[in-house]
Amino acid sequence: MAEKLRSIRGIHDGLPQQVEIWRKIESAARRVFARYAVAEVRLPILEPTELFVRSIGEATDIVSKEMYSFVDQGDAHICLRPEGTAGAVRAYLQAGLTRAGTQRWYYCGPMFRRERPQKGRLRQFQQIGVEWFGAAGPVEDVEVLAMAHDFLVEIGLSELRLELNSLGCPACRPAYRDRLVDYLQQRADHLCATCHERMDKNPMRVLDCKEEQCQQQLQDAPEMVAHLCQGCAGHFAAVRCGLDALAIRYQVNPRIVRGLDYYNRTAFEIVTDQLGAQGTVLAGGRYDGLVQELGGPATPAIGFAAGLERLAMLLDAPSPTSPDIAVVALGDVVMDWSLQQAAALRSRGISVIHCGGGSAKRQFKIADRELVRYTLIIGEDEMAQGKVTLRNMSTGEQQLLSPDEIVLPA
RNA sequence: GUGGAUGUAGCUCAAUGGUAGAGCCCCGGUUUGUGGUACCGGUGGUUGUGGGUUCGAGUCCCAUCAUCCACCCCA
Repeated sequence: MAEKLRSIRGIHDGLPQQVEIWRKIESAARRVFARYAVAEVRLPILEPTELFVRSIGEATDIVSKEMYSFVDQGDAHICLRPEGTAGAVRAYLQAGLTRAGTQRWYYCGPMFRRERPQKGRLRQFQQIGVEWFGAAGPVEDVEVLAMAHDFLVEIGLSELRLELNSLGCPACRPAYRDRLVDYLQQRADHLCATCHERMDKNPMRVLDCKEEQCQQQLQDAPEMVAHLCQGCAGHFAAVRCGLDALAIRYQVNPRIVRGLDYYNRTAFEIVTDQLGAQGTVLAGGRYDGLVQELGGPATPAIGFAAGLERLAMLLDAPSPTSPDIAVVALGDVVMDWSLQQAAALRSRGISVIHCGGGSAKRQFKIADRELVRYTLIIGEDEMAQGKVTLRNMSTGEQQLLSPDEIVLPA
């Protein structure tokens, strides 16, 4: 290799130890989601660029500077999906499911954003996402939140913080937004440069600013939860009521702002302080307008996405898996027969490695390094009798057996 | 996109501007029928890359790439 070949910046390999953790998280998700009658969908990784421009919003960072988009050989404008919701809505409409009743979906797969990598942030990362279509009431919000909560408990993360907010709706948000902008403009002199940008692009983001000086100015800034219309206020109250009924702990955080344009009413994040600046491990909310925005009938919907890599960082590495048996073949004449013994054991569901022959010492070293529980020693003596020696690697105990007598304790 | 830190063997790290090293790992040996311990030996490097300064650069300077962390933004 003249030049060292590396994976693309911010795009990492999933090596066995890492994948082991991912699989644990995914299987927990599958178990829990099944209990809520949620079905898996597998959606394209490539989508028309237009889909995200129309759904996420052209002005958002994701669309304006973080998408991997390109023109293919047929002059089509396509991109690697930066998130999962838009594609799910597209699929829902394309399949003609708008009159098929509530659809409860989940998916699991890679997303792509061309950001500067840091802790908990990659250019290719995986999300486990959930989308419920045709779910209008606060009860569904509660159930989605309960499911997210159950999922995290299932993987052993019960101490995470659920933060809840309401973003209002087209009836009440514009008026609130004007009120907020007024407030901010009065104090514009004391706000940081990025907050000035946020005032134009997304004023609610100012509430989130990390600058202490800005936060001081925001002490009594108007909050959406205090300016909800009657419908939104009732919805929000019912969501809180349902969470209380299920004894799911949460705190209202009026400063939660969803990044993507399509959210309304319920918005939530599940956060940890163990992950540095990227503490959000799962986030979502209601997006009642999106289906219509993409050309379908008015369809209420709610969903969330969890970052697989971020969740994995909170879990302990699993102990390495090891084979049950290592086959040690002593002498070339026994090689074929030893291969047959290994094959026979595997056909019984036992995991076996073959140490490949050579000196006994070499083969036992291999067996030792693989952390096997037993070695199966096959030499000319054994083969002549049609038997094998089974050695317990932790006790050193050995016994001569015929191959089909081998029974491993569970 | 902006800022900071860091790049030397597979890994963890040494080396005042003067011959690139150690430990661990790996491979082999100490009875080609017995592992974890011990001893012996061995493989392995264009010092991230490209320039510059110098008699001489791992070391100083510039650029570039990558990793990590933070901003921005977000899962």
